[in-house]
Amino acid sequence: MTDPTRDAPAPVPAPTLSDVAALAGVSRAIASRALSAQPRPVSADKRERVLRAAETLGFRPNSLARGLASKTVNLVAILVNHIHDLSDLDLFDLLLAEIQAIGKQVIFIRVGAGGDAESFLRDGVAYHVDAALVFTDFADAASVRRMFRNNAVLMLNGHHDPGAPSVTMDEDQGIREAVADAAGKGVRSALLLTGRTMSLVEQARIASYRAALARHGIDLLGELAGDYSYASGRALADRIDVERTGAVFCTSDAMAMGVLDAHRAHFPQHRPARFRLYGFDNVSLTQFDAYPISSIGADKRAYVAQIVRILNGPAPLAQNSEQVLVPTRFVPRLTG
Amino acid sequence: MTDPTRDAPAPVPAPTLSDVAALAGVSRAIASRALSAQPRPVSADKRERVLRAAETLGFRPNSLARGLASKTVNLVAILVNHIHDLSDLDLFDLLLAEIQAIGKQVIFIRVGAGGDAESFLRDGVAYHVDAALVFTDFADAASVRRMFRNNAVLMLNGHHDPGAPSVTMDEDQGIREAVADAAGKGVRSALLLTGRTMSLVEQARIASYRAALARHGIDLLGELAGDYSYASGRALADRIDVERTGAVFCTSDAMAMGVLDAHRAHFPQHRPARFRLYGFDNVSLTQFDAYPISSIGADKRAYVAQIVRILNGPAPLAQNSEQVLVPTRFVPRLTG
DNA sequence: CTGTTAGCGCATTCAA
DNA sequence: TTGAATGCGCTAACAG
Repeated sequence: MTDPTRDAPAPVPAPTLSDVAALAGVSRAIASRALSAQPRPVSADKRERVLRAAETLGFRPNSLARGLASKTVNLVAILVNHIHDLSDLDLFDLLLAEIQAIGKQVIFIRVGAGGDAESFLRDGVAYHVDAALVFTDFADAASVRRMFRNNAVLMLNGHHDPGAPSVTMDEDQGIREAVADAAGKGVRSALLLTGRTMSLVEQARIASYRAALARHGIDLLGELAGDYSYASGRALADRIDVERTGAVFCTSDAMAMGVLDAHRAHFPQHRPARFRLYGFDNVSLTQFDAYPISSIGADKRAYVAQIVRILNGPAPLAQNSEQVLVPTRFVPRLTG
Repeated sequence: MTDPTRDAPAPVPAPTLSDVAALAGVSRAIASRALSAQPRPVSADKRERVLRAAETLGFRPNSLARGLASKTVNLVAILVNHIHDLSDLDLFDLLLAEIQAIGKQVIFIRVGAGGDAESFLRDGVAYHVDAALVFTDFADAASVRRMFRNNAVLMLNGHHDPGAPSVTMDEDQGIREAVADAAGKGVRSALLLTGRTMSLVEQARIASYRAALARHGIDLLGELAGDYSYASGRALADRIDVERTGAVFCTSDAMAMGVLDAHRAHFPQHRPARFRLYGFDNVSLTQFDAYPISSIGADKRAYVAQIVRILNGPAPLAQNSEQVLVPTRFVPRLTG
């Protein structure tokens, strides 16, 4: 009746390092060293006792306390604009799995377009992460570095900053292959559907397309600005002059899907009747029968492997500044 | 030349609460209270001085230290099996945005099928989160509670545990509507394509379909077990007896897309020629022209709003045990 | 309302 | 190698 613990399920305090040390009959310092990941001077005898004590007590180090003392928390931040593009599904699940596989946990930060991201970020645990993976392009490297305690930033948004390492998809390569494919099939004129043209990555893509088209003597009829979405592709498709256009290149698969649907309506086929169509990103949805869109993309596993390698490397991320390029390639399907 | 700081960019230590207190001419306790989110007794005068001092120093509280002392870190964990279903895109972007909007950061945990999740979890910062949102069904409520320091678990995986609050989609409602729709259109026989049948949620769905079909006198020709994926729907579609089957109900939109593609091949239309087709989840992709699949789903905003309301509520999650039901409804499109 | 004191749990000096 | 002592930065309890 007057049981002070009421019906609460026995809030037994978790064992701390002191408990382990006491049970093992050593000082806390010894216990700390014995349980450290790095090699620390401890006699084999005592190390053994400590480990056994920790085991029997079910001891778990408090990662907050460890972080406070050692400035490392086995935590990684992933900064994104948002996660609602089709290509995100293919990437983040894999990335998450691989990062966890090296023993780190992931804190996801959605920067969004508006964003007083910096203030939000610095007030939270995310400020103390061991590394930040930057996919968003809403901030330059310098300000991103400012958002984290230790400058350990990995740029994955296409920005090459001398102060930070990066892994970038070599999109130019895939674009050249795709345009060469079109040229080989007799295409003489083309239209380009783009995404957010303020993005540096997008600007680089556009430049690659222009150069490749020019090289093959393909006439660039125009550039229409969309926003990567299916809806924008669907809408812009009205402005395609099917009489004159040999190929439509889109900087996202979703836009290409919109274009396909707009022009398939008149011809019940799985590709546009009058022009060739190329997407971008090689999302897994292009494996669905209804959208057999020729695309451009990198091997996601290779891309993620590079990221994890750098994360897990011996060199502190903050001192590292290697610029890795992952190749992309053209992936032919029915529409190309 | 012998500058001890070398060329390092001036590693000025971040100002701490002590610095702020000193500059403001008050004790650290006062500074702490003045900067606290909760109302704490401080004279207006000193509060003002503290805030000004913090401002001029550019002070940011160290969330690790705060967490260590106060046992609360403004951090939420999201536990998922994985994030590669189409329906995930619609949900997690919104959820992430809304959780950040209430000032909390999100740590994503991918449990996966294998999973010594518990050990991984407890060794990281995630163990100390204020709340865990559980989407995975690879663990029951009791063991999930054990995975977090404070028992603050919100079940979102369809499991109703008396010890934890939950937000669940009332799938039965939408299923009844969908089946009624079919019955109204003269359907007399149906086939059910299911996902992972070990899942409790899936079992409940199947039961709902059986009951609804029986109620309308629709003959259930069989149940085929898939895995929610497009590929499984595509494969199982071969086993549909188009002569006898009035409708095919799938427990995911992706499977329905596979079925549609398998049977559209023979009839160049945007729906199967011989039977009606119903999906599940109402993913945004069903708004693409090629997959106008009638579906069942909840209002994502309402669903997320309930989650955030509970997270942000005054009642400690660990003491809360409300069971919220969010309605689903039938969403008619071309195939239904 | 205020300041002092004592932790939170761990890692790391330093002297032995 | 060891252990005592100190500090990471902050919040909470206490006495005033």
